[in-house]
Amino acid sequence: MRRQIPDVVVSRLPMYLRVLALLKAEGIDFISSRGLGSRLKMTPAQIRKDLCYFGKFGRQGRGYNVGRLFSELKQILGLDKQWSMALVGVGRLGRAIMDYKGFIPEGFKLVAAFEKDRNLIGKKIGGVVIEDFAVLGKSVKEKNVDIAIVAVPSSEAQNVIDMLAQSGIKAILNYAPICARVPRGVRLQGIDPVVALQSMTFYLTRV
Amino acid sequence: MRRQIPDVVVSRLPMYLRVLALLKAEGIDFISSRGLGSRLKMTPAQIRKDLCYFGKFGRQGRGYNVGRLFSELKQILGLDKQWSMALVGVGRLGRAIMDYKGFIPEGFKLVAAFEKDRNLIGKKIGGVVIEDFAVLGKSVKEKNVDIAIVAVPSSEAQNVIDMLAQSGIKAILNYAPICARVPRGVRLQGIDPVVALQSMTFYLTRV
DNA sequence: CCTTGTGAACGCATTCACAGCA
DNA sequence: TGCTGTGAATGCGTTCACAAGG
Repeated sequence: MRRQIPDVVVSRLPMYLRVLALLKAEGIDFISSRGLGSRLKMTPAQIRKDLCYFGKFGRQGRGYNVGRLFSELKQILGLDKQWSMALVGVGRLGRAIMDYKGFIPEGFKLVAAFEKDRNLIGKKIGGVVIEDFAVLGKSVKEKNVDIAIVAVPSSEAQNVIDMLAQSGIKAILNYAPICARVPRGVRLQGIDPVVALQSMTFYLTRV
Repeated sequence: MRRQIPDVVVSRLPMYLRVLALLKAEGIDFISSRGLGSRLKMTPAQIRKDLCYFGKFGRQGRGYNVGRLFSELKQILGLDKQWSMALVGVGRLGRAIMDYKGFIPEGFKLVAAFEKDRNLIGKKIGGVVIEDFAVLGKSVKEKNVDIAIVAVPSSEAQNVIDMLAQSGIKAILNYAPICARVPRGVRLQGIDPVVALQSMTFYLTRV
């Protein structure tokens, strides 16, 4: 088995991918670690070190082939396949997520949505029929959902996350502003604008 | 001047605040670093160390007074005042942000919104009149905006961010999926569900 | 016994520096 | 010359361990 990769390295790969996609679009074929570094405000050494966890992708004197590195990173991140997602909670936020066009081009497809509110169940938004929250476990398995997005009120979020974990979901993107617990083996990513704001105000107050 | 605080410490304070608010609501008066740690999946030592950057808030044998620590952290983070925010880009995402109820209780108030699209300018959403993007610089100063939220398409995001920085904004929350550049002294926080998903798929592919 | 606060030790991520190659 | 890949060195955040106090 290959040497364990630090989480922080993995978390940087999507950014590399972003820049590489841009370079591709600009028609640039080769890029050095220095070139990548200047676009990402990182040191060239860090980029080389990060990439070297996964293999040798560069050529001395030339740099990295943009297209090649792009594909390699996509594969490393598991982005060479389609991922199926389920949304839990179709309130205001949930609907914005269902409408969001940014998932599809990256290979993430919403295949199910669940809601407790009887008035919403059965309605169709963006090609997905809203199902009763009660059938979550069964439906998630039938549809081979890989990733769940949680957009329910804070008070219900932990329960929903427990149910998702129990249904075999291994990756959860949580929009509820709580510090949730997950069993070992389940990845949880929180996404919370308020927390992001709250650490900026620290710096705003002491300039 | 007090010893420089690591960014990573500051970024954890909002989470402490979250848990403390919950404890307060539960009527718990004292909590030990171990108690906080178990709720946050952190070691007690780390919590004590983090807090000790800012002062001595605990009592031996007892732990921390929940209410006191809550207030202290709020003040440290600059959350004992109201912050004014401006939104740039009132598309689908922008509207969801304008509708979002989670900012107000935390002391963040949207006071302005800007849009390029003529059809939207002048309309009123949630008490805020949408202004012409062209008057951004002037309006942001008049309204003493502290923080900007960027919700424009990727292609325009860097330009918008440049304009905001030029208008004297020192903190920007960016929803556009780009790796933007800001001048020294401006804080930029990105918020991007796709990036969050893309690092989870790495782990999904190798279980 | 229970806690906190904190210097010291540790371990990990970043950076350095250079061999190897085009 | 330019650049990568990588062991070694550095630096920083986490954890340890304990004095001091309840």
